[in-house]
Amino acid sequence: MRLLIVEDNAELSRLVAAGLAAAGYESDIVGSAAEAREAVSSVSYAAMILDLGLPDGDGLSVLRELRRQMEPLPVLVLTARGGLQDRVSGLRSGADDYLAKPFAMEELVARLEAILRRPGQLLGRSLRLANLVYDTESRQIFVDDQPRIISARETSVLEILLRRQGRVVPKKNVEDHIFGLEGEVASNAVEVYVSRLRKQLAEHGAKVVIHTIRGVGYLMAEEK
Amino acid sequence: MRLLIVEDNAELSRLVAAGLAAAGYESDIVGSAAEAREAVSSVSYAAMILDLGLPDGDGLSVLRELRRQMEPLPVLVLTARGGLQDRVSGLRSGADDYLAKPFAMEELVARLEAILRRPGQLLGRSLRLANLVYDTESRQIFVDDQPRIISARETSVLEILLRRQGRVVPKKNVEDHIFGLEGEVASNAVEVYVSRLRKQLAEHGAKVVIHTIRGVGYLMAEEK
DNA sequence: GCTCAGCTTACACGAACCTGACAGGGCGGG
DNA sequence: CCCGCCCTGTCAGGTTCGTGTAAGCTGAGC
Repeated sequence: MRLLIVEDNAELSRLVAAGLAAAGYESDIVGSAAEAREAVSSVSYAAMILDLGLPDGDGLSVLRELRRQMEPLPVLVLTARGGLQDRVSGLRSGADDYLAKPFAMEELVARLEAILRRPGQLLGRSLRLANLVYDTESRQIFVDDQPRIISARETSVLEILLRRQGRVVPKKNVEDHIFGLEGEVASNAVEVYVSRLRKQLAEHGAKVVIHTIRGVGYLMAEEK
Repeated sequence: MRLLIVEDNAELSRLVAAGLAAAGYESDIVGSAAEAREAVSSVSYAAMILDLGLPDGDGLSVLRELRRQMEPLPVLVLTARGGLQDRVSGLRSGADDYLAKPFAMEELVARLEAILRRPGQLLGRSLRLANLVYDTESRQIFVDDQPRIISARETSVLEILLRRQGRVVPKKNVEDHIFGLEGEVASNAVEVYVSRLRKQLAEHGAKVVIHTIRGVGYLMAEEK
């Protein structure tokens, strides 16, 4: 299985490649966004490990281009610090997972294998679960291919739950995703939007459920 | 996953505990070297965060004792004085990493997770037994790759039994792992949670069994 | 068959959560 | 420019569910 490492720090990229080799993966290394674009277009990689701090431009733009082209390549993003802003914009742009430096090789391999294992769920420009489809670009939702309209906030909640379908999303993450950095809210807003979203999804006949994990957060899954 | 914070400044320790809670770790707080010794000997912690400036003696001596007993507990040392001398003596005494005040919560968490992941069987990100998988980071369980929801307490029991699968876990250890130092429980709580956990696992189709070893504790193994 | 550890069910309490209602505000249509 | 509609965030009341305790039952071991 061949991977692409996009990282301008030569030492780090060699280290990562060595670690991946030990885990049984071959990998190619490029050091800039331009090379990354070229590599991706000419070789079929199993996944990409993408550093956001590139010399010749934003790694995120590489990612966005991929997604715009409906390229389902799994992408694991590396970033210098796990800031909320980076996380949010990274996930918005279509990253499958995130890893903040410094990290342990074991974790990189673990996360990489996690995204390799789940084929295409979180990827691409449209997310899907049962008969529910969400187009990340137009922020539209469809049930049985019929367009349905829900409000902006509800869409935000749906998006983050859908991106991590089958996994628990802590309530705090939902809150961050909805409100970004615009000052914290002082109420049960998340609960309210989850409630409204559930109602909407039910009315529209979406065959999905949002489970509550008490004291933790929510989990979205296919119904029954 | 349960951590021990050894720190005499109450405000700081609360802050750290809150930050760790946000990152998904439970923690107990003690304020002196004596309490630290006691806590470590009675509870099985995943790691210790140790302040060197303690009222009743040097934190380093606690660390040295641990290491003399070949205790593999990962230790992250905090100190006000970021001098080289401290750093050296700290690492010499067996600290796994070192953080000078003032520090950012993000960095503490990152370093903590780095040392948690280092070696050893206890530290993997996901534990597996038969068709049962437990993700230590999100505290989620999966049966046949399907997410299953169980309560926080049941998860705690599952975690310690899974970490020591195939070995007998004394009931006292389970109790300590669930309740930490938050005042002992005066009932058969452990039995109740084991019972509930067994029921849940059966309902969810997990092919594992929890054997009872009378007068000692429990043992988790693959079914049949 | 007796004893005691462990199992299971029941219950009470409180925290976490849900949801209907409402007021403020933005935006588009008239 | 004004009106009305819907989105938004907050609150309050009601509800659910996890938790810890207790009590009665089961079964292992002597």
